[in-house]
Amino acid sequence: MDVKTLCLAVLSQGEATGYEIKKAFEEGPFAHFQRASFGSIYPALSKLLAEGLAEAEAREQDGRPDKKVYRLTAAGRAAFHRAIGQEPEPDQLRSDVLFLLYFARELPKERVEALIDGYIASYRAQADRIEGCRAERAAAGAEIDPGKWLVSGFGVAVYRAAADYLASNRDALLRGLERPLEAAE
Amino acid sequence: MDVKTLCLAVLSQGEATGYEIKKAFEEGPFAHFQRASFGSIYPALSKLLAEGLAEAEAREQDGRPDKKVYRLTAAGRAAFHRAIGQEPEPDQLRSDVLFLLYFARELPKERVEALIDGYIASYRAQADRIEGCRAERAAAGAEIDPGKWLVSGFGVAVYRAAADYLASNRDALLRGLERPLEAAE
DNA sequence: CGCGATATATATCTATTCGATATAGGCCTT
DNA sequence: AAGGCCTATATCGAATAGATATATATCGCG
Repeated sequence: MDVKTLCLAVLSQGEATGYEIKKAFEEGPFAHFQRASFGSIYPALSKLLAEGLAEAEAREQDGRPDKKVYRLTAAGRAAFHRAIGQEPEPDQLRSDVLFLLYFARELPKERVEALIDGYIASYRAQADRIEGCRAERAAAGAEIDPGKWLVSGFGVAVYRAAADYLASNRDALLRGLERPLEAAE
Repeated sequence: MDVKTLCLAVLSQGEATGYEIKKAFEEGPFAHFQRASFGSIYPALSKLLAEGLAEAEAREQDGRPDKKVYRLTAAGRAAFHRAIGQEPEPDQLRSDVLFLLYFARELPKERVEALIDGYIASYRAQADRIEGCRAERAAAGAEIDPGKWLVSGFGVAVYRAAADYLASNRDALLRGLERPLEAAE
């Protein structure tokens, strides 16, 4: 999914500024499975304007420079529906922490300990964040969209599983590092 | 982690050609948490040569063009140890399938069904693949590196959790899609 | 026995994308 | 009142992905 499609998707949920689109990938509903940076969002929005898939309205603000609010056109909504007809590419995870832990033997034990403990905490925090959004949504009594519900639940389930696995294997890892060159029996 | 560091890491495990480095990210031990393409691996290897961190040896093959086998120098090993001293960046997952499932309501029910079933199957296949490598390693009776063991176990645990979550929420999703515009009560 | 598909192997090119940076006013905390 | 953070837009250079070109070998299938 290229950034143009990602912008179409965010705008399909309602009008937004470039900054707000960025936030949707940082702490919003897309945070745990897609990302995009300013350097790709702004060019993508320009292209959407040029192709007539979106329109922008400069909204005045007191003191601050104008906000530029983007909104999909009818052609934009059609383009979005074409885009979600495409075949998905395989998932990809990139984890520097797992990369470092893979080389745990080459690192000081205290660092390995700090890495794994921080990693567990960050997964727990992510799971809590998403669970908070879900509780809020459920409490509001609003209609629950089954797709969005499944996807946010996936985030919670996977992050919890990751944290639990790490928590229950942490000590074995650290113990394993204590006997540096012993052969397995 | 940039591709140069990734190449240093693979080469720290033994000499390899560019092609073999690519495979380490496709089906090798790094497959489930890092990736790199030819377009970044070959320029990275050239830079490593230029900086004296690696050396290459052209090995003749009958019929085929020469293989170019890369190997770390002492400086390369030192650079690798400096690199794994860096602070890791936060994990990032990119999943087109979750993106599509988020918009399940905008898709035909048969497609949602095919997407989720294929997704479950691919996670199960990944988990089986890694578990196979682990069983092989354990059966060989060789010394078990605790870092590598933890990281591969993480892959199995998380992939299984993902597949299980999807399998147990699949039917609820499809049922939810059947009553298109009913309000929750 | 040949056909196509797959695997080995290196390398480059273009378009995309990231991450850092520039700019600037307002708000909050110390 | 000073410094840091938040909102907000935008651009630039470097890194990267993905497609493509080239060449050969092997393997299964009819």
